[in-house]
Amino acid sequence: MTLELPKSYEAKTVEPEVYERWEKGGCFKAGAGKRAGLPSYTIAIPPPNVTGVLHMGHALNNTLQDTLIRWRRMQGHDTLWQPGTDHAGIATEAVVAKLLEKEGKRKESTPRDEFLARVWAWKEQSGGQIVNQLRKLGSSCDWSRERFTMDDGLSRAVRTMFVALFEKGLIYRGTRMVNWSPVLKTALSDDEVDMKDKPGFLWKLRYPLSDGSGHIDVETTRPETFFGDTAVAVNPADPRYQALIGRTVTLPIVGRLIPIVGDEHADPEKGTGAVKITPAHDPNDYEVGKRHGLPLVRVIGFDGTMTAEATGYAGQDRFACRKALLIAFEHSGVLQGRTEITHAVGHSERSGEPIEPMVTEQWFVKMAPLAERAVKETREGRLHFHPERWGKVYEQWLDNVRDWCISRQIWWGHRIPAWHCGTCAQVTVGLEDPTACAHCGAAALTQDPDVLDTWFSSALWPYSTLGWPDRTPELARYFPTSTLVTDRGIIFFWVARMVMTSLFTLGTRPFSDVYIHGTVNDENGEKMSKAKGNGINPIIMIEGGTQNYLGKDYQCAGYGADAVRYTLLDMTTEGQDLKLSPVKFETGRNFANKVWNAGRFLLMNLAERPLAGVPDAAAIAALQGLGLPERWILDRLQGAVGECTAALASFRYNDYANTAYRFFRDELCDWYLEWAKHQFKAGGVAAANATAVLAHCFDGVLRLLHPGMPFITEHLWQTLQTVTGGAAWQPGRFLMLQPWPLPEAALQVAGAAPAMAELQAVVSAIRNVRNLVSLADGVALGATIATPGAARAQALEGERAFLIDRANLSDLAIAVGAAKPVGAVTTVVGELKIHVPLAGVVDLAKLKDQLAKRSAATEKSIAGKEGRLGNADYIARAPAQQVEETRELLAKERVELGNLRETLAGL
RNA sequence: GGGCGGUUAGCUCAGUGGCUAGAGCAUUCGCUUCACACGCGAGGGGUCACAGGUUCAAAUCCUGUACUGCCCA
Repeated sequence: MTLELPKSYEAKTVEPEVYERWEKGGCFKAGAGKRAGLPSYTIAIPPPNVTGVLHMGHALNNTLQDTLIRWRRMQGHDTLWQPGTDHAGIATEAVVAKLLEKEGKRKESTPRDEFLARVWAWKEQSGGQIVNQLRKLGSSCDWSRERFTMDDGLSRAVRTMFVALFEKGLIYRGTRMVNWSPVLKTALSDDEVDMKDKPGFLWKLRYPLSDGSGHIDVETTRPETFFGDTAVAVNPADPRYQALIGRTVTLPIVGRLIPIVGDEHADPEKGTGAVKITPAHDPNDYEVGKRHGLPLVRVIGFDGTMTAEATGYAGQDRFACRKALLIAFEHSGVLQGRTEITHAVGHSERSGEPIEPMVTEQWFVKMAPLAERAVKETREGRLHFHPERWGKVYEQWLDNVRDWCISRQIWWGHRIPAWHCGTCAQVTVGLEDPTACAHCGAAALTQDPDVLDTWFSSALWPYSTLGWPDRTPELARYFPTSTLVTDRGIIFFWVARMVMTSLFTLGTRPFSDVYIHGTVNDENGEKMSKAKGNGINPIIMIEGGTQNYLGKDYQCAGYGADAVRYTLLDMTTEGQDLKLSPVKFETGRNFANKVWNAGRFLLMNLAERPLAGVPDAAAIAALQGLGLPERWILDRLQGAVGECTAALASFRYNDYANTAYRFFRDELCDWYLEWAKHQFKAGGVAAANATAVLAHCFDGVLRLLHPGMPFITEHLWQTLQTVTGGAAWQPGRFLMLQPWPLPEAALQVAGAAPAMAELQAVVSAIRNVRNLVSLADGVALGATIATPGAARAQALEGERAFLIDRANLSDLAIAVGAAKPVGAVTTVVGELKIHVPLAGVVDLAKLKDQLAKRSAATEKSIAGKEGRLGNADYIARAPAQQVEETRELLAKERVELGNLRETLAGL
């Protein structure tokens, strides 16, 4: 057959076609390609926001998952990569509210049902986008099992969990101080609050004692809350203020009398040592208030504006009020000064504004009993974090966890399955909507208006997606899942909560390993974000387009998914953040192109020297008359197989990528493939053997590369099969379902690597001489190799053809201690001297330079070894093998140094 | 304030006690050689942040310092 393969790999035409064939071929289905006797291997995808778009963090996260799942699938495990999306309550609701605003409508004046219909419509419209983008990345998820957190089944799981926790007393409703977002107008959990260090002022305010006998100065960062002050606190141990405890001050403007209380919360070291107490707007003050029975006076409303309690300032924004109030205080003498400080201020993670601590009635999950079990999973070795240190972070959070506020004052999400009775005010919670109050039987029930935190449904993801609360066959087969791949940002939000709920409902961990990958940053090390304009769109990198990055337009022709994936894998080292820029993807593209061209070379040659199928290990082992290069490359393949497997098993993605790369490029392409060209020309058995070995090695490296670069490897493998397969080839077979290779003992050759290394060094040394004297590669040279003994001479003699071909020699002499021909220059390879006759006088300064440097380095190395061997402690304490190796190396280095010195003297 | 990282070639990073410390990119020189210029061949380039310590042996382990990043409070 004739092959027309373009000179450059065209990912754009190959990738969509290959993906379609996989999907049609059922390759992504749970259990595809499984072979008997191996446990299942499951990954539950971290569900992206259903209305979101793929960013580089997703690309990394899913590349790592796909690499693992493809590898395990090839190994023959019963694999499932469970995909799906998340409803992302607050984020999605905010987007739709904005859409409404553009139409001149307000969410507040839209009926709940109508608003929810809009959200569903928006979800339908944009919901498929991110899932399709995951496909473009090559993700081998079982799309037939795709789930959404608000599906009926998953909603039932949420409700079942809520009821179960409620019935065990682990969910309760209560009035507590929570983090309130005035922009989103909902409560948030502690984890949704970012503490940011902000510059600010400590304002000193003077409150007069009510009896006119003096005053007390308090310091505060939030003067506007003074309307809500219901006490001034001083430390009971502070001698300055002891006499004042129990007396009252008169709040300026308001005129309210408030007590001075003694409380440990007041720190004598800080400021004046006296603090104003606003129990309704500060978590610490709230506790002080509880201890002293102080009233709550709410002066800031849910929208962040001042309430009627703020005499004269009602309706003003809290920060505008602060400004105005400070001016007024200055005029009236209340303000006594200010100190510049930096303080941590809680900000809403979603909307960015400072959080307003607010006392409200909310639903909570009681965390302590759940956390206690979750922490045992790591401490007792059933749950492993990679890198390990994240396990400590997980444990520390669980050890100090506070109750989780799960109610949100929004509409998009799972509505809390609790009904309030209009008659007895009790709460009825149930799996089915109640028709009567469980406490008094009255029918006047109103469902709680709030919805659950999105993370509540995410916490059930690894098993709700498998059918829980039903005991489905999938749950039995694929749960607990195997590996969770995510980033450190959601260890608390998500990972810990999945472990807690899974232990609670199913009595087992939800996964055994958690791989925490780095964060994708821009080239300056800053986290990618829309606001900074430093994001890189993975789809543009894959398909091409214009990428605006750090203020510049970057024209990208499209690197292809394999290139993006390979680059990310290459950069993924344990716990290390990635510094990325668009050009980095050239690494992957160049490599893919190299793979393509090696395949092209092989396929072109197969047209002339057909094979009946790609030979397997047994067929290769049966070949007669293999030379050193053949035995060497086959041995190296076994090494690469072992190392790639070990690397993937321990999540060393860059080691996996690099091992495959080095084998393919530095060994297969640079040395064996080039030698194969010579063998092809030689014809006969040599050519037949070279064809078989090359085809076998290429097939092997395609398998090794497949989990990382699935598209190009699948395409080339299929082409290779089609070309060689003849009648035996059955279309419909896929590389992605082929067995992952195992190291073959029959193809391992103990001495091949060092023998080959010497040949390579000789070839490189001759090429170096050629370069030093500025001769073109095409100019053939003569060479004489002087060896230290007959055995070496004989061994090299056996590889004469290889040396002549690879070093481009016109003639080659090999002899023990061969003399330097007249007009030759000499270079040194370990114990060998290589004389290269050169016509005419050439400038040998560079060679002299190189040899001198090597001579110095070798001297240094020898001195080090002599020092070691001269040390009795070294001989006594170092392992015998270590000492022996040092002796052997020293002997070799001494010969080398002698050679170098002799050569230098002759120059 | 507490915790956890990082500091190795111009840049981005490997390298968790033992060959003369490696790779990619960049750079220098040569090459349009019949797979590939998204390439090939050959080079140059390092006080492994700093100071102590442990050890026969330290980039690697320990202590401290400096700078830097992230998380928690």
